[in-house]
Amino acid sequence: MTRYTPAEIEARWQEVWNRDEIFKAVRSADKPKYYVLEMFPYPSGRIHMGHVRNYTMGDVIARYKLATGHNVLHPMGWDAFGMPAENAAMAIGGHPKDWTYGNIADMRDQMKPLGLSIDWSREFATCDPGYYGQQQALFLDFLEAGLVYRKNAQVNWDPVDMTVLANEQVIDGKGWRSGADVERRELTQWFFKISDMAGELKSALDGLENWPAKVRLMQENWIGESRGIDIPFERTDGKGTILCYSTRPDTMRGASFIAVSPDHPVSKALEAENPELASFIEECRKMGTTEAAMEKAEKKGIDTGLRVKHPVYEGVELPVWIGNFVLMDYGTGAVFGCPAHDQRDLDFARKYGLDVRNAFYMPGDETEVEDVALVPAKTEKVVFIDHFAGIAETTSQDGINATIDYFETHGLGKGQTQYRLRDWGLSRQRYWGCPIPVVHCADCGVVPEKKENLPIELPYDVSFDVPGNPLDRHPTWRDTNCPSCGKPAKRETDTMDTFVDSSWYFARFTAPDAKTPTIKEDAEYWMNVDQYIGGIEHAILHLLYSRFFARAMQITGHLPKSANEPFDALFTQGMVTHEIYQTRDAKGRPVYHLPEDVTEGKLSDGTEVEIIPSAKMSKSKKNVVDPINIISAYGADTARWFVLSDSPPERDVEWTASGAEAAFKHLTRVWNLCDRIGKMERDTAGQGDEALLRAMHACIHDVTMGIESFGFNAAIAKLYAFTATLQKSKAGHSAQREAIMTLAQLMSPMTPHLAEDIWAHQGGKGLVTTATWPVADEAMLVSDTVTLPIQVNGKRRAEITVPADMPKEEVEKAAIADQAVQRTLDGATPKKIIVVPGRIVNVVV
RNA sequence: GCGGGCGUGAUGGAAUGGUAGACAUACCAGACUUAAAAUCUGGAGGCCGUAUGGCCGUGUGGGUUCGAGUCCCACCGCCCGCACCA
Repeated sequence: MTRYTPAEIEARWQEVWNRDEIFKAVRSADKPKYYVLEMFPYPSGRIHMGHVRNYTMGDVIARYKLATGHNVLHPMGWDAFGMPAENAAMAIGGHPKDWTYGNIADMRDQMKPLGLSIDWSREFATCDPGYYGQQQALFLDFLEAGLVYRKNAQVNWDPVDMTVLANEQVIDGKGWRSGADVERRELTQWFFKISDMAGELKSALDGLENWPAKVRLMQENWIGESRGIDIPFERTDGKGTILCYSTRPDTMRGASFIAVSPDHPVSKALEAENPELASFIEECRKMGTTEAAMEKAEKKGIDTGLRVKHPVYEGVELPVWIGNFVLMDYGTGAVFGCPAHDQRDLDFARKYGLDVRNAFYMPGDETEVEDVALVPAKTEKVVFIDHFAGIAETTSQDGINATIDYFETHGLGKGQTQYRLRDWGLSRQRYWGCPIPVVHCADCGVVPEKKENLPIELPYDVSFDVPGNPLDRHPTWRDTNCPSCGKPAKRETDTMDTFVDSSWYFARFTAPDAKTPTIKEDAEYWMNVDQYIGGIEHAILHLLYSRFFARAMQITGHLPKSANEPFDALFTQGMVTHEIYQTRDAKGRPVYHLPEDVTEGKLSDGTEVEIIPSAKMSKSKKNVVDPINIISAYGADTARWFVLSDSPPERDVEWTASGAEAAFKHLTRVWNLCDRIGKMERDTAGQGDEALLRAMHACIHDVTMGIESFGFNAAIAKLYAFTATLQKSKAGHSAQREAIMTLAQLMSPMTPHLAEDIWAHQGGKGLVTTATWPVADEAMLVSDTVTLPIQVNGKRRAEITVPADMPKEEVEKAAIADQAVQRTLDGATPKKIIVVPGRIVNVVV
């Protein structure tokens, strides 16, 4: 008897797909296009189970779309710039470029055995000069369009990686990669003008119906829109006004002080003449060196002695304080404090003996605020105290709106929408990144490089023996001539944040070899990405930046307007997890063990291991399973089948040895089934042909729905069940052959090699990969009779089998006539009978 | 503090408001085998009962409905995102 030998089968079919170039994407007007993209990997050198899961999901979609008559684009590339390459060069010697391209070659070799339906002819790495040269061209176009600019700014400085980080890359006050406490530094940096698009990036989220609500919400929170008002407060010394931003102008009656940032122009002016203030400001700067410290810092302030006039109440003056909690780069860098209705202002007021005055009460409760600020929800009704805009009992939100109207009509302030989103600083003081294509000239200043000089390639001869950016100390690369006046000048030595590289790669895949960033016809044909798949960890950074880039590329003519939102549908898949096996050494420190070294909770020497619940696979905890080992033991189809089978795709899936084995057993069973059917008597009649074919059509229906709705685990469950049905079937050869071939087709997106082999074995025409997806026959989905459960008062008591087209009244009669129903009714008369055709009957007494 | 999500057998999980626990793992029994593995067949939410069957059951409490795991309210627990944002 022949056996299921995945290694042989998989190599053979990959060879065929490759030879026939069936995954090569070519523009065509005949079929609807479909662009499937999984977030491209960083070339660390090894693929892991997370990659297998991510790319398998994309592959299921891509293969399904191919079979349903779409012209599919399914590309793969490498997010190849970044610090690990430099760290490796520093730690083990060698060159980042060699390290990176070596890793890419290794990972490609590990990925190809998975049998993914990828058009490898479109492959590129972001560190290819052909890619980053076009990125430099984009940069120059953005510069011309005013979408990128240079400014002196307080930046987040990562002291370990010795580079600048964007706000988005600072997590809990620490660098997203290094984990080091981030410091504040003042540097001249390049910025993308993403804040100009804040409103648009926020409102367009509403149109992304096929994105997870969670991701949209995270982006919305990150952009942080708030509606408020700018109010100028007139200084009593006649030296102009201080502009404050507030979202709660309705509380103006309770305003008791103004607080400005230590970096505010007012503070800076006073610093020069008042030593006491200067030392306070100095203290604030010192304290604020790390983001982490800022979060815990005590609220402190100092009275400047300045006074401003209350904009509404004649004769009322408010003191101007410098507050360490006021941010210069949000709003106007100055606020008015209303202690009664803001806990932070209240704490501040109590500490420094400032007035506390209610602007409103809760209805029926006129207690003045003492130690707890009165901050009801904006939707709650409150009673305003002699409010200047004439409002009395209303919600805070209505109060805010009425107050803004009042201020605007009386020329006291201007309604303003603020965003939390800041401009995206892209300068990085690193070598292994895309050089920023500008030149610094003593005479002309900052001069853009000429497009014909692109790409500005990274020099190869660099050293990493001293910290910092090797481009900064490169003997010749840095020196150049000014593109404008031709005199000697210096190149910009900062490179771009690697998030720039991943912000437009999806567009480049539509024309990967073009001499311009994109080609109009290709971009128009292939964009947008119809289905994007990746991890939730990119919910903010990568996806927000890509949305910005798509708009910026549209403005600069590199993408059609219809590609404003580059990803029509987004799916965020869960991780692959594994139990952690731990013992302790003589000093009680944990020692971790690889899953393959543990059998039934014991090491090979019999030591019992402690089992820690499943967590994300990580090298340090050794709870990893190498896809390569799984593929060599069971084949790629088993790995693919398993990562999809046990959990819904958006949730984490726990890798278990028994689960992987079960997947392999099942595929073996299907293969054996195919073998058995191939050897059946051809012309002998069987029993239950129709029942088998009905089950088959139900399976077609369920699996199709499952794939369409990302219910891969449920689709696989249906395939298990149908396999069991087929295995037990006594149907004749032709029905069984039809069933096994359909089963192969339905399995083909998940286990393409096995499916291909079965198809060929049964004499199928061509390849299963390109065969038309089966369609469930409606007539085979409905049967002549139907079994209805019967409830009495909502509790299931019996079931009856009746003709499917039996009229309601007849069904009612049949239901009541049932013995079990009669027994439950016990002589009572039904008040009402509800018949849901084809589903259920409920008798109400 | 603000915002969001999730609680179903031993486990992962299934279930357009309509028979809760599909499918899989682990478990138990049987067949085959000298034996084991592999394979195949069957069982299985809990409690009561020899059994036909009955009662209970989707974190807790309430509500809407003929009917709630699913919708609404409150609470408890866990997870995630944001957070000096005026």
